Amino acid sequence: MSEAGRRRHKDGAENRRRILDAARQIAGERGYEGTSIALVSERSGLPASSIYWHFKDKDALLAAVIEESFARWLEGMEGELTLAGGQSGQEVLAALMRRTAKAILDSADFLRLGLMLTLERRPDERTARTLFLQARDETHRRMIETYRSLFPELDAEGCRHLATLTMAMADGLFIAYEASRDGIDFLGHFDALAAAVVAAARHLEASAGPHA
Amino acid sequence: MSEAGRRRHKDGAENRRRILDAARQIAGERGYEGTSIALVSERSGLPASSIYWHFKDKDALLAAVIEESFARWLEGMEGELTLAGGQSGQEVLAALMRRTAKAILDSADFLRLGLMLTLERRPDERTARTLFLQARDETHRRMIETYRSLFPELDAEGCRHLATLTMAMADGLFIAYEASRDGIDFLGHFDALAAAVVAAARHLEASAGPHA
Amino acid sequence: MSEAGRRRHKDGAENRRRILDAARQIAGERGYEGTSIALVSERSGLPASSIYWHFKDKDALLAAVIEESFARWLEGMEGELTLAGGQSGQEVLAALMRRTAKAILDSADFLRLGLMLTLERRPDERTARTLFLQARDETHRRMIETYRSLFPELDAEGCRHLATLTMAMADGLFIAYEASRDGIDFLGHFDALAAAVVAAARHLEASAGPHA
Amino acid sequence: MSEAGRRRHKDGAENRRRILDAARQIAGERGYEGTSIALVSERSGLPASSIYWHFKDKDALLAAVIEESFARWLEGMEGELTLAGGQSGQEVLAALMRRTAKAILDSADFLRLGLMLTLERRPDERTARTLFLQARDETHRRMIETYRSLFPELDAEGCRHLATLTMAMADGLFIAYEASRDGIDFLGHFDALAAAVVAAARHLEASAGPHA
DNA sequence: AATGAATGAGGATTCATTCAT
DNA sequence: AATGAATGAATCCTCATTCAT
Repeated sequence: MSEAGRRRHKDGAENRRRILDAARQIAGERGYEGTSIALVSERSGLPASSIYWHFKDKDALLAAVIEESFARWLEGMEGELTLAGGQSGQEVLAALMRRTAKAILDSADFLRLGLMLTLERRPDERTARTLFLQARDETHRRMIETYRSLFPELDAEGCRHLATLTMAMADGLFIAYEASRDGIDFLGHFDALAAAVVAAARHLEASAGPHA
Repeated sequence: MSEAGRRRHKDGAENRRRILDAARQIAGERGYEGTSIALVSERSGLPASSIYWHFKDKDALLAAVIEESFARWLEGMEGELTLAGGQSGQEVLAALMRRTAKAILDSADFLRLGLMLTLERRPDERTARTLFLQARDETHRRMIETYRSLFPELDAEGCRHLATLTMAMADGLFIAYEASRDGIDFLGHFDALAAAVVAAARHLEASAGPHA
Repeated sequence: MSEAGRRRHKDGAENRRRILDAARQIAGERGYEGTSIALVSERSGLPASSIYWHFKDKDALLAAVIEESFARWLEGMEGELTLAGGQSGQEVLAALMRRTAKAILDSADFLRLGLMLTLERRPDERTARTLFLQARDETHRRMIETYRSLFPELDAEGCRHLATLTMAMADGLFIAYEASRDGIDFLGHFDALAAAVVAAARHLEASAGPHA
Repeated sequence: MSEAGRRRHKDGAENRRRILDAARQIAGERGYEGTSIALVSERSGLPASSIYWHFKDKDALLAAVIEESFARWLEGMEGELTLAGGQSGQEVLAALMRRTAKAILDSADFLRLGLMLTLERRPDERTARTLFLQARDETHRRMIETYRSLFPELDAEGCRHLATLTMAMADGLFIAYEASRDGIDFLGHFDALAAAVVAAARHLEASAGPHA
């Protein structure tokens, strides 16, 4: 491959990156409809027609944003479990929550866009929304697994329940954080969240115990 | 005076209503940007130019939607306290949560729009967003008051904390509900929320106790 | 006539005045097209529909503005001749020019609108334009008369010529004044104009003399 | 490569031209506000959205019209001085005036638009107006230079004065011409203008002489 | 691998005007 | 003598997308 060839090739990937980055930022600020191709073009420094060379259409661009952001999210979360090995369940959970909070702040654009999409209810569903909900499901599933190993006394239904509550709480705290822009102690609230999860887990154990 | 004649003139308020209703529905489905005046015109049965007789511009229209929806929300919530008199704190809370859950489902359009707006981060903030955040604050304040009378042992800070967590949980569960469209037992989860709040309150009391 | 009746009647005329004043100002600032009924409504403090009670349509409103403004202009000019009696021709002319300059500044809105209309070339001529051109013609005719009595040696053609040049110069100086907003000594230039007219008159006399 | 194919792509500049030409004509007939994008689109044969590819907005379009027209005007005027070499001052001036008159008639659209803009007084000044006034200033400056070499006895102030009067007269005669559409001998009046300038110059010399 | 130019559809908003009261 | 409400047509401009190069 010639020097020029490699260059050109590299540019291809790099330009794709620039477009994705711009699109993620903008979509995280203004939602799907608010993300105009013209704005992405401006922010990425590439002409609008170049965006269409890399992505079929706006729908595909934003789907790619979700996919790519979710991959990053997973990377950010994967390290957690390894990092958290060899401690008491409660300690592990606390560490997990702390790192989750950080991952959320790192992926704030992604989450904002995803939640905006989640809240939409249009007849013609967007690919990006579908993908975000799948990503959400995947996260939910993983969280259930984690809880299963963390709270061996809990049954599958209990763990699912706990995971749902955890995600709800995380989403809700994120929204509170966005509502009061820096007026809230996001990380602190996540510590409380960890405590609440442990309490809820015990509650579930206790209530489930007799039935088992 | 002909029937049609009387219509023509007196309908100022009624047409305003129609426009607001259409706008609320649409905005609750598609967000601020997705709410085109043409769509509102179509759904309300009035020409676009008539919308501009009643509202200065799109911003004012959606601000009015938020204001009006919040007034309805408050109406729906006001009955609660009266209804809940003369029971144990836990019972009162459970009743409150159940009715809150119902109020949320009744105001789903409002909440969806409001949360979408909350998640936006555009330089030129929308009036509707500002109003929703104010409404949110007002609700938060009222919730703190309720908690103060419900958990007399808790201090102001604790109540504020509890209120924040409650709102976060409610928002989070609403999102989970929207994500899994009917795949979730929304009301059931709110029962769990009541229990969690009581548990958290006890936890706060316990941890705060020694300091007092 | 009842008190209320008189009041109402007076209001009628007064409101008409307000509308005309607002329209004259706005049209003098923004031209015919730039004068929207909504703006006139706002500036006059009366609803748009009231404007249509007093004037058939926009065309009639602006025609009325021209008519009314020209009447004022004539009033402002009429005094001049009287005032200027019993002096040498040159002195009379100088006085005339000075007062004309003042009249122009007093009717600046009128002149600006009129000249903008004069410069338009649209297929569907505006009534206001026609009226302004008539007013212009009338002024031209009067100026010729004045010159006939001021320069008895000049023939009709010469006076017409002189009047045309005078008007051109006045218009041109007005434009120069508008172009350099207060950066020009409008009144001073009119003194020069008077001198130029006298010079031109002598020139015409001299060149016409032999032929007569 | 098909004929149509080549057209499609290479026509950037040509289409820009068509748009500018259409805009100049229309704006010269109806002024800034009267120049609707739809009209320009129709007259240029290009869709409205294409106009926005070539020009940021209406303001930029009309600014470009002024810029471009002024460039043409300068071209038309540049030849004059060369052409007029080697004659008496009076002859040079007469030739200059005659050619100026022709240039004015050639740039009538430009002048009409420019003068209409000059007469406007809106809070949000149009770019086109600013540019026209700059062009006017530039012309004024050049005229002063010409007069300095033509009337060496006159001082700077006198030349400036003379240039101001000349421009005023030219503008005024143009307006008279527009007012009486072909009812006036425009070129003939410019001969008179030349004579008047010479007379005024002599007058200035004479009055300035004693002071020197 | 990219892009300048173009374009139809639709965006929000303002327009002059009407009409029932 | 006036006006609140309404409205169809037009306003400027942005949209996502295409296509020839």
